[in-house]
Amino acid sequence: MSESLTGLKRSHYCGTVKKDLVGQEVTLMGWVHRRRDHGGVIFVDLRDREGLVQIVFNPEIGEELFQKAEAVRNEYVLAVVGTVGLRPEGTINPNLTTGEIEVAASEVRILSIAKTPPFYIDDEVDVDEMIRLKYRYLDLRRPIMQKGLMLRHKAIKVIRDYFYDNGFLEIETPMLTKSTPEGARDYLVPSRLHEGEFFALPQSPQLFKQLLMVAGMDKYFQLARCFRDEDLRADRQPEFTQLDAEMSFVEREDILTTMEKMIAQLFKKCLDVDIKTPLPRLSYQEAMERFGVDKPDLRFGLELVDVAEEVKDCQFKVFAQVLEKGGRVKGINATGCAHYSRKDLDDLTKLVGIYGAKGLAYFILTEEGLKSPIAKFFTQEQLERIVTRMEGKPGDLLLFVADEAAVAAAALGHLRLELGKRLNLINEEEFNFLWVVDFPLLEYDEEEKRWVAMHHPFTSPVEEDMPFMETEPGRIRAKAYDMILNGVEIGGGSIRIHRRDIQELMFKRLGISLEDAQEKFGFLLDAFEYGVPPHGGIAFGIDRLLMLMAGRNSIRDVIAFPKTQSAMDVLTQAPSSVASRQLKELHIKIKN
RNA sequence: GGAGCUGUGGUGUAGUGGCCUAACAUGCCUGCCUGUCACGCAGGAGAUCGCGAGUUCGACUCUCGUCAGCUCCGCCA
Repeated sequence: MSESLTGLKRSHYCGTVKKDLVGQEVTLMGWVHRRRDHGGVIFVDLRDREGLVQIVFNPEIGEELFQKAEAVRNEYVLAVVGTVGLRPEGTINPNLTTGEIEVAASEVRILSIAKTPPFYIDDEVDVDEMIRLKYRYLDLRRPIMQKGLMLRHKAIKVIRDYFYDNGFLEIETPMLTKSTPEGARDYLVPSRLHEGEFFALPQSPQLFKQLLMVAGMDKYFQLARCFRDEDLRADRQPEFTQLDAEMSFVEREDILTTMEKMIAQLFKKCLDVDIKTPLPRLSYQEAMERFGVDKPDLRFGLELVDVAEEVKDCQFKVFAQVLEKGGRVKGINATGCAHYSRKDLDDLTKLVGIYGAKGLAYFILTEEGLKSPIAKFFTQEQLERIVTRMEGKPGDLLLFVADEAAVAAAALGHLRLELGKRLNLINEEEFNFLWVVDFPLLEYDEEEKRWVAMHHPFTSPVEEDMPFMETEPGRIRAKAYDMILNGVEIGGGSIRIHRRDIQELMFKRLGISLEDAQEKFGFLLDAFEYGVPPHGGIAFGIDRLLMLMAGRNSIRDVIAFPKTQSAMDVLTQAPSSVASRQLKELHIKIKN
């Protein structure tokens, strides 16, 4: 049934056959996108990665060829030889880039027949994602998926070119490496030659790139596959690709400048979008105050407002008690939402509940005045001051959360995002970048009852904050920075500690003894005794960046073969059990 | 570890206790058709309603459990 390719060579991609080829003979290879059989004349849309072109089979071409065209079905793979011709008057298809021409077939070979696909190969089709993943090779035939992977290819090329042009060396680091404490759960690989011992797949090339700086490589970058055995999200896969970079003899601004230029070039060359540099910089503290999150989406307003001053003397116990305990009372003006129903308000209350808020207070502002179940706890003057502070006007809905600072911020921060969506305030075409800087060096882990590094233990503190190391560790700022795009963290990094005394202080503060540090990170500390350049770097999440560039909602749409939310590959059925012989070689026994 | 949403011919959906012998669209098969491009027309095949248990005279429909997918919380230095 299938015919040989022998003697045929593709002359053009289907999608590139244009008017300038009229009169020429072309040889095309591709998949049958659709067949339209008019009895006397048959049209076949032939598809390859560059697009569609219409093939015409006229009866005059001979019985054998015509019968072949009749037998063709969707997704058959064909080789077609034919002559490019202008379409007859009135049959031009403006929806097709190749719509002005068609190819009159003179020879066709059915290179491969195909079963009817489980879903139609088309951008419009909205198919269950598991079916898409099971038949990923069919899903990837859809033009939108092909565009995504082609964009990814181009982006990676532009990134490489940028780093090559700016004196960076591309260096590979090991995939089989040492499990280190702190951070995400490791994927472990058992060692056959060393019974009971394990490699870990890298969570990032962090320590290796610092060693490369000690080695004098000066500037390094790598497109590195990274692995973290944590639960998945729309923007998190257990294996993902980082653009990892590190530079020696630099300060924070050198890195930010180098990286934002790279991003600007990336967007210009891939999307023809101009990104204005330098990007705005926002301190962590200001981001949390104004937006409630450390990765604010600045495409719209609806900023958080602190109303502690206005409510501190009120009779509403919830607010008063929270303030007494050092918590925060903050609000957000849901502009024009005074008409929200009981159900709308319930939904929003449920939303803030996810982030730990115990309730959501509201003031409805109408022409007739202020309506609120808690209005009776405030004097008229207090109410007016709150409304003024919130810039409320008739038609608005004022929403308040009172809680400890972190809860109030998270609840209102996510409420803000929900309102931004509901009120249609987000311009989907916009690419809004910023740097968030001056992250705290440490945060207190309630479970472990100790201070932990917010970024990682090798992040340099801001020198002037060093005196707080013993007294107020939470106040120390780190020389760390994140790049944010449309409310998504696309990259983060820091200036590293390169002084042994500060590194020792850091370990001490984290409750890691020098012996422990030596055992876990000894190779790095040893290296640091042989002359370390001041250095720093950054890593970008390539999948997230591509997701945003392609305008998709999940990184799965820009990864060729992603995992499901339960970290399985439904196409290959991985993970799977292995032969007992394999386990034996690895000295591993399965319980049960 | 937890919460929510979803699961019905190949695909996407409708179906809120008997009207279901399960509907619609599309796809598929057969036939007709010489200018379509989501071609058209006529006919046909195709579903134990995710799985298991329960309630009921009767379950696609209600209850419980379970599995899978998605979204989120925790987690992700």
